[in-house]
Amino acid sequence: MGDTPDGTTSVPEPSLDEQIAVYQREFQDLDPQVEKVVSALSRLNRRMNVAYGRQTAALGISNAEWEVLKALVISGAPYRMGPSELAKQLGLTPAAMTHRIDRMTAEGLVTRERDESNRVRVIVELTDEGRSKWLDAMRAATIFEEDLLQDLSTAERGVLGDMLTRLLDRVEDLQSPS
Amino acid sequence: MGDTPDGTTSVPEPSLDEQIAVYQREFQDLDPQVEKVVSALSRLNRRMNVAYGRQTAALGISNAEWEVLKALVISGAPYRMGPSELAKQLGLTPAAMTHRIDRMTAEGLVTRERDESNRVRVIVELTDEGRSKWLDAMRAATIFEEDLLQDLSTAERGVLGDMLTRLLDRVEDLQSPS
DNA sequence: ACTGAAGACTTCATACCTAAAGTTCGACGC
DNA sequence: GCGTCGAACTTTAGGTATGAAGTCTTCAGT
Repeated sequence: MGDTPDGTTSVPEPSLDEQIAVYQREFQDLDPQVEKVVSALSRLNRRMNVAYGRQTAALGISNAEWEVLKALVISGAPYRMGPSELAKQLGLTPAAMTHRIDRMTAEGLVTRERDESNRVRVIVELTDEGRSKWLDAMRAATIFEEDLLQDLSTAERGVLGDMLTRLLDRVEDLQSPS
Repeated sequence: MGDTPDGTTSVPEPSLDEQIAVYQREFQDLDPQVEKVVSALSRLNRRMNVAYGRQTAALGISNAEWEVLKALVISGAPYRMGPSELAKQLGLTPAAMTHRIDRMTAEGLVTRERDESNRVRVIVELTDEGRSKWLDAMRAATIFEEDLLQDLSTAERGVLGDMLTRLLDRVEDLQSPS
């Protein structure tokens, strides 16, 4: 029907609703309402990560490095954490954390030193430059985020935040059924 | 104060609200409502990917392979696509797509052949085994997804889907300002 | 037809992640 | 005190991604 002359069909990318319609044909038991929520979540996150990646690249750091800066700032002054603590929060293996800290130390974003009171431990600390990069990235991010939510009223933002928080609580229950 | 005896402080992971409270101290211009939405989105997606990863691993495929199967099924019968088309939808480089198709071909999930009508093109086609794996993964995924949304009423699910779709439209506008 | 430009995929070099083994230090029992 | 266990981090090996260069096919101009 609406195909292009050659075989490519040019597929710019199927819209969410088109995608769900096909899924329903292929898989009868599908709840389209549920599928819409999870597919939108997944797509949205991919796009947002692309956007963040562009912003951090413009500042000369990677998205991965920004995650580390964020975790350190969130820990509060004096902005110090151990590698394994960082790894846990970022969902990385300790090995990956070691390498990432290597790179960030070389770039002057953090320092690494042994804890003198317990020499098994290592302390990663944010440098002034690291804090400054975090601030720059944060400024860019908040502009983007405000722009992203522009079409939602204050009330809607509140409702959305609540619902997402509830989903988050739920998924944490499912994963650690204490 | 509330610290554990040793130095670890055990940081199970800061709650969303704790995290935002620190952010506000460190960065005055932050809108906590906006931050709550984007942080919840990000965390939620990470958890969901972990859950999907467990399920697909149990079926003997990776999350990455499942993404390819999904794209092929969504394209509709006869479940054929070109590598670059797939790469675009999955957000990969063509090179990564080549390797992924290599692996999946070796595992019997898809076949790869040259398009005889245009010998520059390659056609990736879902095998019966690939379709069967997709179905298995889909069954597991829908159970998880239904479980995840369990606490939301039908009306809430609809509202959530609408809001996420609007955000998705917005982010697509921001990225391709046609 | 022949040549050059553009497109589709692959290959190569490099980067970063995971899993598992290795190293070093601190804690506990004898 | 001394030896063993366990914890925290690092190192190594292997897999999968990216970016750039290479190969092959098609299309358009002459």
